[in-house]
Amino acid sequence: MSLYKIEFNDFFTSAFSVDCVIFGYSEGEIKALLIQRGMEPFKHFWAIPGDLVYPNEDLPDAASRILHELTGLSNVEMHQSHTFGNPGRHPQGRVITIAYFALIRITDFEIKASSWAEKAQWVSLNEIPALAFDHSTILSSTYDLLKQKLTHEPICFELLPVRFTLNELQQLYEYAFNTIMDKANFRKKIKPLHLAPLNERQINVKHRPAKLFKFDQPAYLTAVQEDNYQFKM
Amino acid sequence: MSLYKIEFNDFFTSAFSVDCVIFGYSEGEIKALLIQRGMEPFKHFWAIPGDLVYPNEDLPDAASRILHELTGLSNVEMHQSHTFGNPGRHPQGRVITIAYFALIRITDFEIKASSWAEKAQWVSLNEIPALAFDHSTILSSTYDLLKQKLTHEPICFELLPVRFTLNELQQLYEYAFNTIMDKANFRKKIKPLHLAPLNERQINVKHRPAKLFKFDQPAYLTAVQEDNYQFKM
DNA sequence: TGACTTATTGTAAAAATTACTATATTTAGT
DNA sequence: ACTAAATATAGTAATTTTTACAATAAGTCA
Repeated sequence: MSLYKIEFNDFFTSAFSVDCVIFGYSEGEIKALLIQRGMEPFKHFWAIPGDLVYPNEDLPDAASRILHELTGLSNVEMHQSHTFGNPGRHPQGRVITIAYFALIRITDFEIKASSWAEKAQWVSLNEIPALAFDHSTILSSTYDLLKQKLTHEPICFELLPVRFTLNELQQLYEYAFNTIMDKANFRKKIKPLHLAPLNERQINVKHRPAKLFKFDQPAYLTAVQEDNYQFKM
Repeated sequence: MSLYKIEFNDFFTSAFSVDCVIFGYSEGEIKALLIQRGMEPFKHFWAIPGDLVYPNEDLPDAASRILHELTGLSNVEMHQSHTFGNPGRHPQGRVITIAYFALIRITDFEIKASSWAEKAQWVSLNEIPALAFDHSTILSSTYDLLKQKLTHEPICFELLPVRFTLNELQQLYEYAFNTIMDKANFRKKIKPLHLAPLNERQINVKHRPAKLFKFDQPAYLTAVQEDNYQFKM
């Protein structure tokens, strides 16, 4: 806290950014979409995609814009994570950043490295290199938040294909919580979860194909409303 | 998003504030410490205590400063809540605010209305008036977060007196989750919670006095470390 | 067809939760 | 000192949930 009086306008000398942790799931692993920065500071460093927020832009809009520029995806739900505001975190001035995260289906789109990124690449969470700024901290605390939300909100389905097998769902949870679960018991547990069986099965698989399911979001939403249901894993 | 190119420095025209929801518990109710604003905008409106963050101040420090100015308390843990950045939320410019919350023991101190507050007062959560800015939203979503954390982290003890009865603990949870619980079963549930019985009892009470307990934080912390224990209510 | 792999269902034991009863301890009043 | 009232505390049996494991069904591949 300064000793001299600060005028109101002296406060309007900071910027803020949105950093967007984009999680995907493939080959049994959760991955984050990282970019290699194309400009200073931290040029050539790997980083979480992010950008300064425009003066009249709302925060979730900025997060959606970043996701869109990188992936072409729109209408993806953005989840707010933590805010990081250490005075020294940005070498060029006071920039606080609000972290968001999005869950997407990796196979649904193609990455296009955007203006501020030389490269963009999916990186498995246990192979994350040193990142620019405080992005290592942002990524790990956002992953903690993701894991926490996985137990209370039906967001696992945002990572899986629209039609998935029960084993795929189980493997996602086993990866996230680093446990192995009994297959039979897992199926009992997820029974009240509003999964709708489809008249389809796996194909091109060298064993008995598993039935495909989808998440029945309308049923879930009415259960939440009417029966005070709460998703729980 | 603008059509013309914005220079880097054009971004440094925003300010940010910290709003600090201070929760307390007395007379069987959770209350928030509100202030009546002494300055424009929203002069005379009730609001959550908050302030602009100084250019070189870290966010948790700003939150602690606000708490200290209002209550004289230091060394209280600050929990980050959500960040609110709607472009129209502040009439005098782009100000995004990071909400924090603190849990304190109401009886431990006296409120002193500070420079920016005409009045400060504890208000029960079901008697909250219309608030300045988007503070109604901030308060209610922060209370949701508090309730969520009450089930996963041992923060209920920050609201209760250091020495408390099991009934007081139960009543706090009954209030927060709007249920009534069986007394005998509640006691079984909290057994693994690292409560340490004291050689003291209630006084000045017109019936059999209850035993007093305290939260055994050291035991809790080692259990978390060594046994992978997780607080759960 | 039969060997093999995985999906799916079933079942019984164990553990946790719930509802309820019984008992003990203290205060206040006669 | 005794009784009544209020609350703390312990106990118990029924119910539900979780867990561990076995059994069966349904496909693929040679």
